[in-house]
Amino acid sequence: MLEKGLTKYFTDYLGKESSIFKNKEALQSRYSPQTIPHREEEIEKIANVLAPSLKLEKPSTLLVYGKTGTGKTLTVTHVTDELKKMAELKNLPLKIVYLNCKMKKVSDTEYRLIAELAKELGESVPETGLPTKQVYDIFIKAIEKEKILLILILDEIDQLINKIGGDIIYNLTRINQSLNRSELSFIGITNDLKVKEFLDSRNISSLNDEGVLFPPYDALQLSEILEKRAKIAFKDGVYEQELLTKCAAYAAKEHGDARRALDLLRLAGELAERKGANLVTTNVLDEAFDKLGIDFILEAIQKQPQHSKLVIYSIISSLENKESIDTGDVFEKYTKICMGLKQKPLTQRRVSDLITELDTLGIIEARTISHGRYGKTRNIRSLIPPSTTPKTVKLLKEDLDL
DNA sequence: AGGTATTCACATGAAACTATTCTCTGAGTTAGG
DNA sequence: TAACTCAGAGAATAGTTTCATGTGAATACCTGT
Repeated sequence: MLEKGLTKYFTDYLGKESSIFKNKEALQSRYSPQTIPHREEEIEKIANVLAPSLKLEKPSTLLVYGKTGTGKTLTVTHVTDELKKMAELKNLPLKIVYLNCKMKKVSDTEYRLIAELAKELGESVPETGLPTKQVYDIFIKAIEKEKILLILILDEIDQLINKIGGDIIYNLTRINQSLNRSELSFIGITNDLKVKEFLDSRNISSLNDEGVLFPPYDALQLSEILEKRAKIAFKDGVYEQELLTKCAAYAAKEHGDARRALDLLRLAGELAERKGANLVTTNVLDEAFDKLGIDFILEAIQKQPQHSKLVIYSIISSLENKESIDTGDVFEKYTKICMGLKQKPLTQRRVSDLITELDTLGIIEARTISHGRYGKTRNIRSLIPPSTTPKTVKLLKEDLDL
């Protein structure tokens, strides 16, 4: 495109008013609505646990768990925001720190987590060079600077435990023992239900104080949520009730994930907008649904390390004229490809594990079957939709220099 | 015919190895008093 | 002089290999009828 044309294009783009959206923000997952439907009970429970903090009594440790997109983070931040407001009003020394453990800079090591926490409290800690113990000291000093009640919200705490181990939780709860005037309490948010069992078995007295479970939304609840958001996000009359119902049904099928439902709706809106339509139809929604699924798989593939990609490529290319293949064939093909690339192939043992991983990710399906006399193996099928396969192949080829 | 043993082609587990990343320590640097 | 930064060494960790053992059922082989 010529420079001039491009300028014109951008100007046009800016000048053009959206035909569909009134306030797209409302469909973003970070958007925080005024009310959270169908979470009244959970809100109450959390509020109950946290309320003592307004009298400057240390609230119990709280674990919030439930699948993705069930509104955990939203609900917790909603309650704590209110708490903050109230504390400010009454001039209470209550401090609430929210930290998402998925962030790379936090989740890697204990050092980084504590350093980040200290930073949140206004201390600066060097990236490296200090013993972990000392970072703890800095953190503790920061809390002790004045008498405060600190509530830590650790989102996606399972990531932290996976990387660092459960001891970190234990250490955090024990910080209180080295505090004189201030107090620390924390809220853990996780979508991995195993975490609860793990913590219960490990730190029996430290974290099982209180737990709040967020059940998945059902289709009816989802459609109500969507309706509220859609009213804010879309212009009047660009969608029909049926669209929301269908969207909710889609998402409900996938374990009631509200985030997915909102994504889906937003994407449908964007697609309609791009087409210049002034109505979001259920056809567009179907299209959005496909695209979302594809994006999900492509993204997962792209995140894989090189040899996993090679294995995926081996599988896809072996499947060109077959419905399914066995581990042995995949390994053979994979070895050939590695040879072609002058790369040292991984052992069969490792490839077998990679296949297991890809299966868990939902990129392929690997079922163990026995051919009797002719051995036991795993039967592998691709879960990448046929329509996307060429795109995936292209992507992998570019990525792997094939 | 019916029962038992064998066999294949991997799966699955555990231990050992390795390359990378973290942590720690002491020494050097800087800024403020 | 306190506070901070940095480099090098040792420790921890993730990713892999090596070695060992396990597995389900079609087939081969045996047994007694």
